[in-house]
Amino acid sequence: MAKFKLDEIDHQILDMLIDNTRVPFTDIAKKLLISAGTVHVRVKKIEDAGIIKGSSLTLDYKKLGYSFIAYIGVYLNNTSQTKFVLERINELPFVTVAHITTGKFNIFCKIRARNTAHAKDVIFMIDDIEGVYRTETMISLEESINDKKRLMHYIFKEL
Amino acid sequence: MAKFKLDEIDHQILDMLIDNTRVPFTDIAKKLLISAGTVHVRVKKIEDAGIIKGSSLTLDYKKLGYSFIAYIGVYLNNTSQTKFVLERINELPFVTVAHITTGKFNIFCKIRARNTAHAKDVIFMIDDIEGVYRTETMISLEESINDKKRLMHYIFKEL
DNA sequence: GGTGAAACTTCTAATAA
DNA sequence: TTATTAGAAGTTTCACC
Repeated sequence: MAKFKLDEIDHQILDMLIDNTRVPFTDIAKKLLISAGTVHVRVKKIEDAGIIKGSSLTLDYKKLGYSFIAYIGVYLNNTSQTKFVLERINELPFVTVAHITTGKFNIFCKIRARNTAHAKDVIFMIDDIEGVYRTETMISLEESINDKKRLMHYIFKEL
Repeated sequence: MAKFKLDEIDHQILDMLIDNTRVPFTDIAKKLLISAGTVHVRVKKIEDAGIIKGSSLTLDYKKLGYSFIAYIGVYLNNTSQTKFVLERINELPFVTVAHITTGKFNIFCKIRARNTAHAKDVIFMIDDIEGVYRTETMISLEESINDKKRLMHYIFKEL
């Protein structure tokens, strides 16, 4: 696949779609003074280039009763087990993302749970994985998210 | 706002929308053997309840040249500065999320950058914030994400 | 590349059950 | 609450720039 270059119009299309994927192409067209057909073709191209991988809902997990977030640093007995343990961790429910990292931890993951009791269950499941030496938990007391729109704004400026 | 309870139909609607927000309501209706009007009414209700906060594109940051991810643990001179420093960190470009945490760090954040040189710039900006004593960087060598669909599956089972 | 219009599909709100 | 319906709106293709 040839390297795909986004132009200013593409940036603006992404900018509109990124915080509302259901915004009509006709609205985008009107705002950017191009035709809806053009919007359609460009979005398709960006999708085909693999830059847009999909779309997803932003849900309020607090309202669903899952307001507990923690990061778990994992120490292993032996670094050679890293890949194996990462896979086991990733199979666990309520683990949202896991990383192999440099630094003090071998593996680092984020969990989302109902409350501390529920999180304890998840953490114990991690502790029980073969090869895990010990874990260290950091509970999030307050989360402050930067929306993708802002990140993309910086990325577009640098591209 | 009264407590909103999602039923099995709602779960399945969310399940379909969560990995493609643009799936036509008519398709959802066909699959669930209900009318498109019903899908429309239910989605609106879930939105009005605040459970669906919005929608967003899933982008391939690697393809955009931003493949570097790191977590930064921040130690402060004084815990009373936590809120202030969190706000400063959150204003920085390429910081995607920041948390106030229990455990060894006072603040913990995630950054996304082009490469190590670029990440260094971001980390130095954090180090320069008034009240930051020192930072500790964990570079992600491999990221393994669990999609929201799977998380929602577990949440629905427990609800 | 882009447009504009036609053909087709989907949305949405009102009404009815 | 859900279904039906019908007009409005959006999408997608294509002949032509």
